[in-house]
Amino acid sequence: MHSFTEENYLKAIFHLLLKTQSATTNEIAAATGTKAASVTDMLKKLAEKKLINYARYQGVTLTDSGERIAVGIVRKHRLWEHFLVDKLKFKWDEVHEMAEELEHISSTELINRLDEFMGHPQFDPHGDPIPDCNGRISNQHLQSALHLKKDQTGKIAAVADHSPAFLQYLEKTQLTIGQTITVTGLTDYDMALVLNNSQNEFNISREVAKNLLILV
Amino acid sequence: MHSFTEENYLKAIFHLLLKTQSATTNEIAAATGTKAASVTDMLKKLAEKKLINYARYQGVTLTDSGERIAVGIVRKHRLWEHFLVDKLKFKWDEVHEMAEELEHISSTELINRLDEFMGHPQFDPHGDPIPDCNGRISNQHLQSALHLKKDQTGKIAAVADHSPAFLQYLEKTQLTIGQTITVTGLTDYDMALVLNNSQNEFNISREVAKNLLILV
DNA sequence: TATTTTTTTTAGACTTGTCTAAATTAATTC
DNA sequence: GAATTAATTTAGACAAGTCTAAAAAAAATA
Repeated sequence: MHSFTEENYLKAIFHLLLKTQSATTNEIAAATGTKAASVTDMLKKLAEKKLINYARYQGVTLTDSGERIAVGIVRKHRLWEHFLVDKLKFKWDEVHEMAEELEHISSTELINRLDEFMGHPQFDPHGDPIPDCNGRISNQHLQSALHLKKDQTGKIAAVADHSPAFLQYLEKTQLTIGQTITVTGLTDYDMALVLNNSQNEFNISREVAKNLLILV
Repeated sequence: MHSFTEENYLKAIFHLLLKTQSATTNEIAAATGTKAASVTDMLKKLAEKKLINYARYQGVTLTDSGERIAVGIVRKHRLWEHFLVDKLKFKWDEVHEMAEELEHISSTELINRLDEFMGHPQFDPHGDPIPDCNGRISNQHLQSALHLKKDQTGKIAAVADHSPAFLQYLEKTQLTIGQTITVTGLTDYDMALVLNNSQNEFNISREVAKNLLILV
């Protein structure tokens, strides 16, 4: 099939296109932890294989088959993360690295059985949607907590920052997926959000709020 | 840690030493699907890292740390095979290739959790013992069905050939792990073994018998 | 628009693991 | 024990993926 490395590039391009509508050489280098020169080489190779559309100096997009592969990797990543948390009882901040390896296990039959074993979960532990076996991804229209209006209530549905530090912070402050919160105001001093989670009231920084994705 | 490739060499050497008491360049080449020249290169590298004892033209043995790594890979392979069969309902002839990939997932915490999730199984689907988290491997003294005496009874405990063809044959003839069999004689024509499995009587070739491992 | 800065690409080199072909060592046979 | 055969190693090359440094193109700025 495709190499581990090719899969990682396709995945990185997929995520970049989703987040910023563009995928440039430098962005891809940053995302894959390589240098721009290496990226250029790989882009030529992926274009050769018709997995990306590439014209030099122009950035890239995925072809249909490139996107199919990328979504397959994302599906595997998220299903394995779900497995690790739901079945093996890892915490949500512990699973990323393992899933980075597991997502390259090639068998699609394996991943489909795993999906079935877990009852076809819709979302991974960070609230990201799990593509189905045909590559379809459900789209919830979430918004950053930063954009909630005063007295607006919503449910924490996903997080935009997957770093262990952020996830541990959320865990500690009970800002976990499924929790319902209400914005009761802003602090004068630093415009931090004042939240109410039905038990008590507390503040979160604008940076934290930005990375909390809310289903209104 | 160690590369995928290094791990495969160590595993191959481990299995060869177990089976034939020796691991020569050509044997390793055959086991890893490479050429002798490539093996020599890798042996130098593994010796450099003190994972094997190597003197040229002399074959190799594993050092303690080499063996520790090899046993770790075997543990992962067998636990994943157990998972695939026990939890994901794959057949015992379908899991080898997937386990060949899964055995290289690096996290030992993951494999220990998987072990616990499955209730610390002792044997994999082919009857091979699963090393514990300290690398200890239980040793049942099995013997090939070929060496059973007339009227001797035993229980099928493992198989020496893991090929899908062999496993499917056993499945079809109900010669699966746990079955109790009795040797009631030999055919005059080709010395095939006449077996009785408490329900009916049938013959198996000496080749098949050789690969059936029995707990007497 | 001309110049500077940034981004991207090219050129050439390195590493890992592989190969073939040739040379060397060990084992076998006469 | 000498000659042949088999096994192993060396030498040199290649592919994948990476790098640094330099060149080229695009974008930003004056």
